[in-house]
Amino acid sequence: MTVTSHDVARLARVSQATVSRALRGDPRVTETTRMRVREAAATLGYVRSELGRGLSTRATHRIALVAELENTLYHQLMAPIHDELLERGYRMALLAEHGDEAIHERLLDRSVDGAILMTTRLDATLPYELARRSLPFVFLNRIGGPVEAPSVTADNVGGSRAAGELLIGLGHTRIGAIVGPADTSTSRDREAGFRDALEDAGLVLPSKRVFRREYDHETGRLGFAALMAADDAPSAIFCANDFIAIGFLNRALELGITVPDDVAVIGFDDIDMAAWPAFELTTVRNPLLAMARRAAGTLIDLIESTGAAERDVFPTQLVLRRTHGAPSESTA
Amino acid sequence: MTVTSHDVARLARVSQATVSRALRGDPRVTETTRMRVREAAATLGYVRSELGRGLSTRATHRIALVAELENTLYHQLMAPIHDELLERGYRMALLAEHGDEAIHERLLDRSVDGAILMTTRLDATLPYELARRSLPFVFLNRIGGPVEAPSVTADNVGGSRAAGELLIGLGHTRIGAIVGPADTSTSRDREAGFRDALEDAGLVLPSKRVFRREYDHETGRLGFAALMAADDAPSAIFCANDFIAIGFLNRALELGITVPDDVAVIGFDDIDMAAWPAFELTTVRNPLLAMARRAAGTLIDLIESTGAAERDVFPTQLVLRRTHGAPSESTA
DNA sequence: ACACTATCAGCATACGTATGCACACAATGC
DNA sequence: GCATTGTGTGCATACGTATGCTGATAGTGT
Repeated sequence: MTVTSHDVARLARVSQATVSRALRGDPRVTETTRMRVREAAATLGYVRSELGRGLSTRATHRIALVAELENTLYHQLMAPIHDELLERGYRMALLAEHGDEAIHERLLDRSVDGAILMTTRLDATLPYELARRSLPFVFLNRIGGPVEAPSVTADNVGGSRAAGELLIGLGHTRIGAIVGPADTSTSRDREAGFRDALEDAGLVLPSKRVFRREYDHETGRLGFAALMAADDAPSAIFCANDFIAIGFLNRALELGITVPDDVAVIGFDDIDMAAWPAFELTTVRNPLLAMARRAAGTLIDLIESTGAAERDVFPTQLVLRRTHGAPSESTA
Repeated sequence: MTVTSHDVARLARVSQATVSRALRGDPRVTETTRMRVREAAATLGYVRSELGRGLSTRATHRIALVAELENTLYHQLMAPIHDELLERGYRMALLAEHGDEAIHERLLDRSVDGAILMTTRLDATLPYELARRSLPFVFLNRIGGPVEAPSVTADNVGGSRAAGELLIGLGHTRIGAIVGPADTSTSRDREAGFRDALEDAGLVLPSKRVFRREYDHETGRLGFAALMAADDAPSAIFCANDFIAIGFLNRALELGITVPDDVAVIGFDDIDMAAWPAFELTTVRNPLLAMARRAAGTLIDLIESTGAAERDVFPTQLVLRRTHGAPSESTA
């Protein structure tokens, strides 16, 4: 049914070994026989089996992308990763994580040469498991615990510190924050950087002005409800990512609260939507696309053992748009 | 280095064949030996090789998802497809299409059991190639040419007809449209349905009131520029998907044009964003998530040869929000 | 006690490709 | 003309799992 290299060999009147070598461009086969083999392969429509090849070479040229697909931030990283992998001769398998569900087996069954972990939690056991079984992997955007592995992240501490300094410089004193899950490195670092900035200015971030949930739109809406009802509601809110910020903006819009006059908002990531006229969100640019390509490249270097485990930190940059702004007189 | 079934066999003092049977739950192996094998496997941390298994059984239990990743609409379909596949014991490979780039080989190298085609163009040759080589596949959302293959789509003609009827019922007579690429079945069908509605009302859709480009945000912005500058600019615009509509809304917002008073807008798909307070987009619901799961299920039925090639059409539904509305007196 | 059946495990091999090794042949040097 | 070197191809086998067939053992009935 399916055409194998044996079929090609028979038609070209050579051995299967020669077919393999000819099609792979081995210099030890003559140009004339190579042509004959190529022709036979074309005639039969031969496509080399990745299964046979993988079994023989012990390499699949496929890497796994592991993410919680519920978090749509990571969707946009698939294209750059896919392209980088393709350029280097690799393909992509997609593995969705759902909380604690075990995906160990699907990574360790030799169906992939390595993995990019995008949504790892700090207490995750998966990275240790992979390290123990020596499956190459890199962390992208988030880091999971103190495992020896390359990582590609943004300067989350510096970025959120800059966000905090911006709000303080504008004169805000009652400042709140809506953050993501505590067991993620991004939340930990972004919160730390933001607190640093406040502390330097002699301010504190009381727990009543912190709302913590997921990195999503809904969290922004819920955070609004939780933080803005108080009499001494914040005059400025730092959102740990842009989805949260946009959820907050949407809720404000719905209630007729004006941004930035009634409350200033600053996000993190600078996703495409942040620049839309409907939002004009002031935010911290997280160079995710470049990071994604880098992570893919680093992983392949690691697989082909030309790379070492290092922490790759990309600089962030404050992007000033509309939603920051000095607090109005009435709320200052 | 890696643990194989032979290693397990040696430790459990049985043959490799028995290990295979024991772990697969073959009733021909005794409960006691099965236990012994299980224990040995656990001790060694054995994980069955998908490569060996695939080569032997001629099935990979992996399906390919083929899409133009530039189109972010399809990103949200990955999670439901992934989950449906997982429930039925399949995994997912992601293959990005870039225009005409040939992905034939990566589908035909026996690394996948089937494919879901999401962004096929009407003139694409890939479906014919797959059919010729008898690789099972299904179309999702879009259809590509008259190939014998199952498809899962929305009732695009009916949905856009309803959109047209809504605008006409509101009294609009100068109506425009911003549509996607002509070589997609969705554009063809949505345009046809919309034209049907106008024709029934004795109206026409002149080419000067149609702007055609991609299914994205930028197209909405460009469409605004192209259609709204005229003296007799449309009082209502049908956008062939929500990204286009939201791009249009953003541009209107930027220019201070009021929706729906100055111009009514209606989209297609009902993506999450459409419901956001910033947009409140009136649109046609395209039950994409349910369709995605269905497509995955249909494909697996086909692979396991319990299914037939049929066209599965999901009903659409008009979702009335804010952006439709009667034309104001001044523009009517 | 014998023949017969049922049950369980092992042997051998297939799946498709890659590759170390051996071998055949031609070309070269003396 | 013989030994030597180099070049191109084939043979055999490995990779890890699944499975048809054979064989061994225990259990049953007469």
